This record gives sequence, structure tokens and C-alpha cells, in this order.
Amino acid sequence: MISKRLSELRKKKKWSLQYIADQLDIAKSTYAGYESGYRQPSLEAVRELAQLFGTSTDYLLGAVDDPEKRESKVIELTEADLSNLHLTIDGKLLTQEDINQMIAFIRVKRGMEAG
Amino acid sequence: MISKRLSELRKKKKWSLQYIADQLDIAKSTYAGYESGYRQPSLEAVRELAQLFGTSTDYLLGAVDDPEKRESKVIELTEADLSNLHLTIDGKLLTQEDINQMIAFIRVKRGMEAG
DNA sequence: TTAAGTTGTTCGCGTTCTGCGAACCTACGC
DNA sequence: GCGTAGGTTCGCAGAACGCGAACAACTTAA
Repeated sequence: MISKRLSELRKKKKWSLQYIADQLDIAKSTYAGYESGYRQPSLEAVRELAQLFGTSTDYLLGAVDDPEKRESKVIELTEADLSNLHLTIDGKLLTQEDINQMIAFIRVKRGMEAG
Repeated sequence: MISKRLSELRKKKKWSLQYIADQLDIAKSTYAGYESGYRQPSLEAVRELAQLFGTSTDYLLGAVDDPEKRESKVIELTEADLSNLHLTIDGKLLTQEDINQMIAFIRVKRGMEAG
């Protein structure tokens, strides 16, 4: 189940095995084992893979069949609670410091425009 | 993470180790290992445990902090479609240009850290 | 046309971890 | 006392992990 869904998601994103292995800091052959079904990822790896693919562990594990359902939503970044909200760029999670700096960046930019 | 959450959920439901072990058809000592953190359940066991406790695997694995929440919100900014996702800072909507600049900002920052 | 790199696959190997039953200690009720 | 149920921990055999290496197929660079 998880092997099939990992393979589908990766191909849809056009990512290589090596890219994902680098993101999780594991060997290419290790991740290849996940997709082939030869191995099972650790629970931590499952969580990280769900995050990387932008889906849920429930989907990866086959507990649900919907990859994701993204509703229209307004997200205020200065109040963002990172426990349940994960912003990524290039598939890599943004830290709270990243977000704080982005907020500062936008505020400066706006201040300059308002001049 | 999962050990803590399993323990909390089981106590809240006032279930015994043996009861859960019977439900999953595993040994009592096996499930006890899950709660003590001495062992990690298989992916299949995680799925069954989530179902038994009426929660999500995302919660058991610590991808979300709300037991009721079915899915972790992961938003990839480079793919952000503003038609159904609205980011704000200080209550003011971010433009696509704002987001593009934030992405560039983070990429530069990461490049410097990696460099 | 070579040479060099990338991608995906599959080995073997050493290590780690799983799952089990058994044993143990409480606490409770008879 | 006795028996039962709940919870913890142990040793063991077997399974599974993660890794690097090697390989063929393909693309890119020189």
C-alpha cells in the first residue's frame, strides 16, 4: 500500500529517488526499498514523507483514499501555529525563524512602498 | 511520540493492554513495548491502532496535535495557487510578487547556510 | 564517438529491531 | 489463603532494517 502510493506521488512530482533520499537523509537504496515494497519505512520516515509530499500519513498508510482535500482558506502568517500548519519551499519545511524573517521582510517592503 | 499518545489514549478509554492486544491479535508484551517506547509498531499496526482509538495516524505519529484532525496541512509555497489559498501578514493579503520574493529570500538564505 | 553523469534496480552484509512467551510483581475480590 | 487481572521486563530466534556497491539504461558534455 505505502509503496504504491509513494511511487505514484513521486512520479507525479517528477522527483528522483536520490532527491527524496537526500531530503530524508537516507540512502537511495533505502528509499528504493520503500517503493519496491522490499522494505517498510520507519514511523519517523513515514511522517517525513507525508510532509514532503504534502499529504497525510493516513493516505500513505491507506487509512484514507483521498490524497488531500485543500479547502480555500485564509492563513495569517503572524499567527501561524506550526504544530499543525507546515509551510514548505522546494519541499523543505520552513522553520519558525524562516517565517519570522519573511514577515519582517514583507513589513520592510511595505514600509518602503508606503514611503 | 507514538508511545506517549498510545498510552494517553488507552488510559482515557480505560482499556487494558490485554484488550488492545486481543483486538490487534498481538501479544500483550508486544503492545506494552509500543507504549513503553521499547518497540515501534508496524505500519499496519499503526493503522489499526488509529482505527481502534478513533483517531488518525497523523495524530499517533505526531504529524498533528489534534486527535480529531484528520490531516496535516502542508502548503508548498512554490505551488501556491492564490485562487484557493490566501496568505496574510498583519491582516493584509500577500500578492504573488510578495510570495515570489519570499521564496527567493528563503532560497538565498538556504544557499548561504549550505555554502 | 567517447566520457561522464544521472536514474532506477538489486544484491550481500552487518546490525538492529521485532514479536513472542515466560516470568515477575502488584492490586483486587473471593 | 487462593485465583485472577493488569502491567512490566527479560531472553531468544527470526525478521527486517539501512547501507554501500554494483549494474544496465539513459542523458548530457566534451
